[in-house]
Amino acid sequence: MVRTRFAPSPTGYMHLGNLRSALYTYLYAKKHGGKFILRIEDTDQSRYVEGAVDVIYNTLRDIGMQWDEGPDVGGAYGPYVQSERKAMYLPYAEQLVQAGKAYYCFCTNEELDARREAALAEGEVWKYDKHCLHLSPEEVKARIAAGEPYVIRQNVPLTGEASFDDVLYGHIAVNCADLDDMILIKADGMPTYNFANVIDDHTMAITHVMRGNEYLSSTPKYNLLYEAFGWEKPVYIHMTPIMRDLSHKLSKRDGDAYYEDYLKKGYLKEAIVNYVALLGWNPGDEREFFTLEELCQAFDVDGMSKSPAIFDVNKLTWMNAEYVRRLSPEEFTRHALPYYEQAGVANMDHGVLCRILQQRTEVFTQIPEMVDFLTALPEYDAELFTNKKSKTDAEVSAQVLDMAIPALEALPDWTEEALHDTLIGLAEQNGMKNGTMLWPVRIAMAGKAVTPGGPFEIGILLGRVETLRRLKLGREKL
RNA sequence: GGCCCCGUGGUCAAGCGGUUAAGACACCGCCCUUUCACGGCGGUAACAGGAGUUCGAGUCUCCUCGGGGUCACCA
Repeated sequence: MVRTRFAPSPTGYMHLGNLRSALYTYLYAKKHGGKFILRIEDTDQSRYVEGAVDVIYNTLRDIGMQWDEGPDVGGAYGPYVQSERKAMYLPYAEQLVQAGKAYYCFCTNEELDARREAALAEGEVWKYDKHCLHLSPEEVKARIAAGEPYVIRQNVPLTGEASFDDVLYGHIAVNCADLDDMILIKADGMPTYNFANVIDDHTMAITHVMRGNEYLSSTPKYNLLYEAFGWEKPVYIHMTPIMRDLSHKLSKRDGDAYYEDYLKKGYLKEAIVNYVALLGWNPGDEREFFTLEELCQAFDVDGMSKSPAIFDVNKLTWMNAEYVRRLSPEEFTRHALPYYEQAGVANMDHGVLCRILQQRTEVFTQIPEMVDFLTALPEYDAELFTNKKSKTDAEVSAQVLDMAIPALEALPDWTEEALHDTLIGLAEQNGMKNGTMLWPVRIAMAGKAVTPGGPFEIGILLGRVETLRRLKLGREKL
């Protein structure tokens, strides 16, 4: 049974890189009929952010990545919050001490800093110098009894090799001599991530450890721990970060690193997930549109990339536009309504609005500026009436409006069909291109050169009175 | 700096010793047309560099260069 886990720290909003890691981790489990576990890694109390756990829950659920075990849903391997597991780490560390694979260390930060700086000053690479390794058990006991603060460090062999196998990166080996004696248990009694993740992954029976690339270089040390305990090692799959550009990760400083940011910018969650899934993974065929369920089927480690991917808003936006176009009119309107309200057009015909806007909306936040002319006729220059392609100038436009105004005033019913037939009929009668007739009318109605929809739709949205008022205003400019 | 990882168009990427080196986004052009958009058609554009292995290298090896990661009582 495959068991994967997403183990975020509750430090704020959901970063897209984290989101993608969670997604791949979830997909891998689902693809193999396994379990997806959520674990909260809050061993660093100083970084804890209030409400961040709820953000994690809400985001994952919103997207549809339901975890099979976790803090709120329970499971057979709880608790699923590291701080609540605090008591179980120390005994494991002590077991390692007994076996000579770890030791108590009483060096203070000040002492360490001093030695580190000294080493640096000599141009040496600093590693913990095993200063406390040879303390006698009696001394250790006495100092602990005296209440002296201590940490427990891993005792990495001086020689030999430490290694691990990654599904993506293959066999990675380093010399133990290059490894530091990392701290397992901190002075506050909490385990470090380095230790907790090993204990937790093992005690939670995680079979596949999927996590960010940044752990690539510390994983050999984790395997040393697995070996010290005599535990079976998990399968490792390390994942690349999402980049802002060649040399920077997508970060909070850019202001667009979070899932929530894109929701606010008018992107659909399905598009965000779909796009992010494709950043660093490809299905091996030409498909690029996937629902979460389809991703569960299609996902495969073989399609994962070993090099980081640069986030391209352009492509996200294109993909979002595709998703917007595939929405039913009802769904489109539901998503657009807040923006209709913002623009003051919520009272207008939703069917017509949808018809003119859906094909043109890449992100929903674009809507207000597209329809602003409906609520207030912009100030515009008579120059707008001149358009080469439509064969219009001030004189032609004046003629067109002189014909259109009375014809529209005479309409018994103010419908799109009536508007269409009247205007097109007028063009025909006068031997004009449709464009020559329609351009001046649309300009007068909208007061801007580019509008979603044409004069028929705009006329309906505006209504008879406002339309005619604008047409006459336009005529006066000429 | 030590150690580890990565390197195909501007971006995402296919490719796993023999291809005219796919496809998508973006960009440009044309068509459609009631402006814009949608849609259709077409185009520009890449194997970081250098040695080697091989009949043959984007694919294998080595070096260089470039980028990233890590070296915390953070995860």
